[in-house]
Amino acid sequence: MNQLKRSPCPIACTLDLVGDRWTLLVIRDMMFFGKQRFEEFLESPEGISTNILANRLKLLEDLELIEKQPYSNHSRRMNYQLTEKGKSLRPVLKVIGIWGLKYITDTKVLKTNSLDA
Amino acid sequence: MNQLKRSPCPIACTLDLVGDRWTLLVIRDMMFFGKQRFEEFLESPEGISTNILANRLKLLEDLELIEKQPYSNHSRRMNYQLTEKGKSLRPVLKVIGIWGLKYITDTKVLKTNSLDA
DNA sequence: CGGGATCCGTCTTGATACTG
DNA sequence: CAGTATCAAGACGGATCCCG
Repeated sequence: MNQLKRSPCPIACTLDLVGDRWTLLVIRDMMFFGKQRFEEFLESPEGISTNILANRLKLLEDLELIEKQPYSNHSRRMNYQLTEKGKSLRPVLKVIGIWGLKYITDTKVLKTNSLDA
Repeated sequence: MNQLKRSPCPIACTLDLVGDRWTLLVIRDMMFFGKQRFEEFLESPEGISTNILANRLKLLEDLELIEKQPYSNHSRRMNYQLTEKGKSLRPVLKVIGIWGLKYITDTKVLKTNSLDA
């Protein structure tokens, strides 16, 4: 997402797409906490702001990692859901979480089974 | 590194430490390409600039993910090496690289065995 | 020459207020 | 509720300088 000078390195390219401060947290919210709506993401303790959230949701949609659907035909409520491609990031988030649990004190899994397969 | 409002989430905390545009690339250079000197990091195709590199090296030292030693007693040449804690990030970089290889076209491992255990 | 530090202009990010 | 507009703060890129 950040337009590094491109190299073919898969690590650099992946970080280029999702390696910023917020993107993976949005995916975490969807993947481990089942969040699907704009407001739910805003409630996370890290405190993403509305414009950043809107921007990241759009980027994730462009990357086809998430899909947006109207919640019903009556309201403006939107539903964001991970695509299969998005779900494929689970091992990435999982290993990041495992590292944090081991090397950063006072971290803990917030919800039972959050880091389960 | 970026002072998110703290949550105990291990994913958020880990991203807080190394989840920026450059930090993991420096670690990649050390881990997979064996780079150890300031100038070597500068040569990577992503093109980090000197002030950013100096900043990240210092942050990584503060986090005890790398160690800095004088190359010899005669010169100013410095040697940066991963600590055990730093090396523990290998699974993280590896899974990120594997994801990139699978989901981003035109990425490839740049050096034989780069993603090996 | 290698390893930075510093300054400065630009681009990106983010907090807040506001809108449909 | 789900965003957009605005504007300030911060991150970054590049040049330059500095020091051993």
